[in-house]
Amino acid sequence: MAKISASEAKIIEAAPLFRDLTRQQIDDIVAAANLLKIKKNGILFHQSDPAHSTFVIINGRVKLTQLTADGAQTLLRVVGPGQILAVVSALEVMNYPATATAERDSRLLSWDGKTLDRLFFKHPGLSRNALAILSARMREMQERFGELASQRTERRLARALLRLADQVGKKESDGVVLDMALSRQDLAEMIGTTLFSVSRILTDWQARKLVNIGRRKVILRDPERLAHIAEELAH
Amino acid sequence: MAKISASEAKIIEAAPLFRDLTRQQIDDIVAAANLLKIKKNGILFHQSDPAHSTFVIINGRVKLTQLTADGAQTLLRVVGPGQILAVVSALEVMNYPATATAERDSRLLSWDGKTLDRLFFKHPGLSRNALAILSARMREMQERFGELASQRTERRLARALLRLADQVGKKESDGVVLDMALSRQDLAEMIGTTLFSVSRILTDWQARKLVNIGRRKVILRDPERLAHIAEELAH
DNA sequence: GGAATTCTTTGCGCTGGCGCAAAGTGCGCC
DNA sequence: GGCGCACTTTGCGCCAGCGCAAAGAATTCC
Repeated sequence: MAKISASEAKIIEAAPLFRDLTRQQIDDIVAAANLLKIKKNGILFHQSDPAHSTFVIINGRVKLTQLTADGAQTLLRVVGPGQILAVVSALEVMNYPATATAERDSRLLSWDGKTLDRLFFKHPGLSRNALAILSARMREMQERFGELASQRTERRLARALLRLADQVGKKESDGVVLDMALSRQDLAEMIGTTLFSVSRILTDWQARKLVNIGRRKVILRDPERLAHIAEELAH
Repeated sequence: MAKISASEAKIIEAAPLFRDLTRQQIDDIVAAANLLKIKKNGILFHQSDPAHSTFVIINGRVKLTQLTADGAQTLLRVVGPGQILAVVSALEVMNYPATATAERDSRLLSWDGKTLDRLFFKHPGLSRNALAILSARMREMQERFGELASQRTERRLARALLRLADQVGKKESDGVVLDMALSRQDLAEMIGTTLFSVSRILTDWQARKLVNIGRRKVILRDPERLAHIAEELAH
């Protein structure tokens, strides 16, 4: 049902969820979707709400945050165009495990649980892709868990920045710019520390010319040396 | 190809991976499996080995541990009968993200990547189940991540024990016995701390009659009060 | 049954990084 | 174009929990 422009169609075709599917299959799947618009700072779903839909972002950016029992927040993931959200929450009778907030105006495709179920049965390649995506995320989560359990804050921050650079970094003259507005608070939530600690570390790195920092912005000037910190090879 | 006893067949049928599948489907899937035996302390696969197979445990118990870059270990999960291992690593060209060690003599079913792929296409219900399992694990991992990021050690230990009690606890006269030999070191790896800290906390709880501890053993005498600690309601 | 091994406890010193308050700074919005 | 707010920095105090060493139990192995 979704009305899609040509450039948007391209993004959708390139989405990991649709990898190796034929044009016909993708059309069939997209035809079953609803098109959703959400404004900056709008909330797509709340943690603990009954999960009814799965989403693919066409454009924009959505943050996934989780609130723990004691009120602390964790930034789980930031999701951009072509990526999938709430992968299979909708399949089972369950609740969303996190809150999804639009970081900017965004357009998304959505499918409800029943539709998704039908599509999974009709297009085995679709479930295969979903499995691969989930599996990769699981892997990343496990990695982050291991890091958090065993490494010092500075190291975790270096790793987080390098990972982000890999995912959304843009190479520019002055270094790798992270194409994403991340506050000190956001970074702190990603690596399980406080905004103060993040600020202190970044300031220190700035002095050592490893990064350029700004308001909600970090430019990696020397990814190599950062990688060293991440690996604890040298300081 | 697997030769299976009647009692083992029951375990297999009840495995989450085969939920809602017909008898015929399960037979077809199991027929495509290899039967594997592994001795106590034997290694099923090493972290970073190329992943070629996915496993379901018939009986026994397997530990999944991950080594981080700096040599620290994390205990990711302990897997028992009916549960699945290395869910879809085999589907993609990738490496095992962790090392799997048998905690006791174990028997498993295994499928290589190609076979699994074929089965996923042939039985959509199978991929659906795999998705549900992965998704639930993802959820647990996210929860643990959030905890680790924000909570104090004592609290994390309480949570870990309660979670274990839920998964493998046996109610006996003197409390809930964890049906699993877990050393202080194991517990420490689960919650990202040192064996010393675990020992100190357990000793303290012992004095407060919350638990009975022994060598590689913990009995929860007062789960209620432990739950309070886990929720930081009271001490 | 006793030696060797493995697991656990305990004491002591030390520090990374958190908590908070208060001041500083740049951005967005009208 | 400047006011107000959101974000960031910095200083200072402090303690939970780690590191390590060494001793003490419980198992296992011959």
